[in-house]
Amino acid sequence: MITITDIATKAGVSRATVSYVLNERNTSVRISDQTRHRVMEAASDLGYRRNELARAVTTGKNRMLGFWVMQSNREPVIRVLSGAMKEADENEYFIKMLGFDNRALDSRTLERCVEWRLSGIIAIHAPKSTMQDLWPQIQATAIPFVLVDSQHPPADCFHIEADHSGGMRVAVEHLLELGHRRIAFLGGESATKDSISGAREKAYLEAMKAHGLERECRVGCGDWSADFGDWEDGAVAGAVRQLLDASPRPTAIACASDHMAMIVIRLASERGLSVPRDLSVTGFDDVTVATLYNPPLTTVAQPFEEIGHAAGALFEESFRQSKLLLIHSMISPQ
Amino acid sequence: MITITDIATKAGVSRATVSYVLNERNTSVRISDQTRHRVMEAASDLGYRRNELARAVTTGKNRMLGFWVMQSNREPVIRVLSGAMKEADENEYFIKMLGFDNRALDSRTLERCVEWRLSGIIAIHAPKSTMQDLWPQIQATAIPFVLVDSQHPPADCFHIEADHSGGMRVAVEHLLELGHRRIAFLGGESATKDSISGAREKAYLEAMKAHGLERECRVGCGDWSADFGDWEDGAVAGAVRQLLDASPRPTAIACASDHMAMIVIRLASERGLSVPRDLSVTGFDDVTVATLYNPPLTTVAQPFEEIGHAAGALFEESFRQSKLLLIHSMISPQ
DNA sequence: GTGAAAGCGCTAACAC
DNA sequence: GTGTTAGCGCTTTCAC
Repeated sequence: MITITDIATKAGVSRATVSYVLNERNTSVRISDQTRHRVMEAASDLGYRRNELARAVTTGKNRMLGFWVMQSNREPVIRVLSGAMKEADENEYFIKMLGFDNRALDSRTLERCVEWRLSGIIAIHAPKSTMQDLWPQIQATAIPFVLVDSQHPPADCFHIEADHSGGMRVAVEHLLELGHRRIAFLGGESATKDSISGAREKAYLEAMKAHGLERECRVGCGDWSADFGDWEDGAVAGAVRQLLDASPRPTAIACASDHMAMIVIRLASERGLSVPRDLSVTGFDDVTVATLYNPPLTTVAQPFEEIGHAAGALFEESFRQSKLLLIHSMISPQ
Repeated sequence: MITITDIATKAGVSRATVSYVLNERNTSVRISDQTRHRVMEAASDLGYRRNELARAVTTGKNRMLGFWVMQSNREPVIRVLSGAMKEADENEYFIKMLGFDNRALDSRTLERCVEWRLSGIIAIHAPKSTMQDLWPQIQATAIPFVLVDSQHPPADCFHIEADHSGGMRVAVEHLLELGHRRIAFLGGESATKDSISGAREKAYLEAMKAHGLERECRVGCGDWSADFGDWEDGAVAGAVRQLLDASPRPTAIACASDHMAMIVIRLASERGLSVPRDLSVTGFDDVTVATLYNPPLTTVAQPFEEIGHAAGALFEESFRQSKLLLIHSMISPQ
């Protein structure tokens, strides 16, 4: 590998001069155009490639952000990552993957972040238990840390999430406009109201109440972190069956995720109910297949790319923003 | 930050000794248990964290793999990445994201790989044009390079992909077993037969021929890299309409992807056809929602995680395998 | 404007 | 067994 020493020799200058030219520093120190030109030419002749590792060692700064996926929720994760990448790219940062769910609750990963002198960490979908255990250690590293869409963020932790409440309110209002009154909600764990699903549930209840429909509220409780391999025997399916068997049956169900909405549609179809004729359903997320689904899914779009972008930007702006950043959600009706 | 010098001072030994102890080198050089213990204790007392950057500089080796997404096909990408991560993790490698589709055809990215002294690159879904332009430059870097599921891999480039032919054959045979004879195929670009879609198409034609059904073959040609936002006006939808309008109408359509299969089902439903009663459909990929689709999708599972795992493993095994690695696909009927 | 020299934190011959 | 010393490739202070 070619080093600055090689360039210095070839251009007949010192290594320091080469360093100056290569970094285009605008200090008081100025290099003559002639020298600059000679150096640049030598560098390109030799096919020089700067060693960023050595550079990071001497400067003590590593333009590298860690991306930690604690529970891999496939499409959302890749879309947030994509948004963060875009932002990182613009600022010549890199993103280093810190691991998927198998590495949850792992202080070794945190150690490695320190060892590599990362300049920031973005963690997505951190479960409550992990954060409780890890948060003190995270703070001890002094590495800037941003949580994305976490269920239970520590109070003093930076946190970005979609506007879950606003999104669910829009969904409920959409159903109300269609004339529905018996609107049910299908969410994740009902016990813990400080979760994402809980936030959506709360928004549903409030929206219903705002229209004097609190007596029509029905809440089905599935399983937020469900694997959909054998969903027919799962908690979500059970909750849906309960809602569909109720009498009077709800005429609409607002779901906390697109996947749940799909399960509702599937089970409704099996019962001979036609969506949307006999039952209206709304999802939440706007995954790729929402528009391909049969029938197409009305859903609240989560701005995943924007969330990722915001997460990356937070590092650039030196964390000057407030602790919680809400990104607006939109409904995409079909 | 604590350095080995600090530890050396505190333990009353030289920096070299500290380095030996910390790296557990099993050379002829042995350290007394007493000294080792003193060093370890000093290290943990001081909260020492090794500086991996400095280490990489001196050793000249950076245990870091680049992951380059050239066309982001959401779910497959994250699943391959997940598999690669797992493998990398086991060997204490890290994965660095090199950019999403916006950065395709980018020699700057390649330069940055050299600057960071990456020890390998995994590139997924590289389009033909990019590889044609970039391959000479890639070779010039001398960085080990693995292509995943690329449409047109250069001959001397490492390449991993699912067993597209085997998978499609299984799909066609599945339909034959159900009694179908007029089985059509829906794929991507038909002109270029060296693409992934082309491989599947070829396997379809061969399977049909093997059963003496070459005269029943019908091939619909959509658009492989379609965005599904406005699919109703897209090439895929056009091809599907042609197939459905043909007379006699095919009784089954084997599709080159799950998304295409979903479009078939949607358009068939709109025409009042019932799947699978009036029309059988098979997909390819087995994305999460295949099982949630309405009706559930029979599809050929691509082993994305395994593919990622294999890609990561290739670097460990010093590229001793053959240039092309096929990962077996399975059908998951519904 | 340019270069000498010290330093970043770590590793690895080689001597004691 | 342990320490001395040189070196990795780069940056930066400070004389000239």
